Amino acid sequence: MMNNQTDRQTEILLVALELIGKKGIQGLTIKNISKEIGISEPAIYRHFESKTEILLGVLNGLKDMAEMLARIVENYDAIATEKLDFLFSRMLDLFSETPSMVSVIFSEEIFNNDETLKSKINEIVTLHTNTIEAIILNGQNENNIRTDIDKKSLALIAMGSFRLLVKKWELSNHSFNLMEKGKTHIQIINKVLSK
Amino acid sequence: MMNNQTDRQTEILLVALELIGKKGIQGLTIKNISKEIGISEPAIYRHFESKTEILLGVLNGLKDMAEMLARIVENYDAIATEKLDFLFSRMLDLFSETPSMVSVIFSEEIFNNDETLKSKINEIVTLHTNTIEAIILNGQNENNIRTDIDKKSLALIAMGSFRLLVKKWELSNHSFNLMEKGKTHIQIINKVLSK
DNA sequence: GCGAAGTTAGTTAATATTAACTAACTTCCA
DNA sequence: TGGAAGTTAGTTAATATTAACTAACTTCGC
Repeated sequence: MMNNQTDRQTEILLVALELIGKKGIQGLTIKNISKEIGISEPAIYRHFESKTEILLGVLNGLKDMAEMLARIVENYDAIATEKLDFLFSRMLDLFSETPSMVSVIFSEEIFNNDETLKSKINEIVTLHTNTIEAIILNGQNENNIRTDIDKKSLALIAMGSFRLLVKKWELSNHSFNLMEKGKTHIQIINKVLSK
Repeated sequence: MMNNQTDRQTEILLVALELIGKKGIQGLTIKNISKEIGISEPAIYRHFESKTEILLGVLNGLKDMAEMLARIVENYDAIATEKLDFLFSRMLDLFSETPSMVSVIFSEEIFNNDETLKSKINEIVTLHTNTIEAIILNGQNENNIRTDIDKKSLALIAMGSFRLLVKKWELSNHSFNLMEKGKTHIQIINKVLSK
């Protein structure tokens, strides 16, 4: 869970994330990483055993982030809709700061060919799902969230619509202001979920 | 638009779709296609000029399908919610019949590295979006669909939640009955959109 | 007997990884 | 405290494998 990385390792993971974001998974090669950093290809292997290890490092970073976010939201004293607002807003911040993150976190099938990576991605998705479902359940118990639809379906609506918005932003080459449209959409999610 | 393919071409495109579904875009190689069909690698080139041409063929097939579906829904005399039900149900049929289709149609970033393919994928997404938005607008005008939320946001909710459900099915290695959960979710979408 | 569809045997380029070696440090003890 | 020993992070060169694609030849059905 803790960050036991050397500076160079962190640099490599950051560059890897960026490369995936820019050129897709096929653009992530040891050559591209080393070129970007300015060292030779074999030098990468002084810091990671294999390419898979690098990808795993990237995913673990995203998982840590998801866990941290979940913990913050948990201890955030507010009603359900405010918590959801907070959660999605923080994600908007992350995506705006580091657009390449979207390609990795919302493009699970990239890792279809490696079972280890696929299950790591699954962990992250499950983590996000659980966080949102917990908030919704709480809201339902406290009478802020509608109860005529079960928490799983409501979570699907919240997460799914948010994801699609972000994905459209990515597909359109960031042609609109994600922050702005995102904030608006969060309000709509809250409207739909509210009692 | 029309289907000018030879049997062999159709076979190659089908196998390509399946391979992407099973092993991801990195599993789609000329070697794998030829092995699956039972002919040699160069034989593939008797039917398609290049690998990109094959991918383009796959995407064009999906686009034709989307267009056909849109046209059927358009001429289907029913109220908005029934139309949405019909549209999503047909997609569930398609995904259940050909699970590999999901990986291609809902995994746009796979084609990030080729501009031609990327814009083709964009056409398909836009097509689906337009179809759904048109239905919703109609429903709003005919007072079946809620008007306190704009059609674009409602379409995002319908499409986004549906996509996430299907994606979770894929990520979980088809561990649940998509048809069943899908039908249930369509009802929920209709409940949320209805007036 | 001609042309479409197939074959075998290659090519070229890319990719991940390894081998062998080095320069610049830190550690540690006689 | 000075120098041997070890470590860290890098280098260049090579390797094995895989990819897409090609050339030249064969087969087979109309």
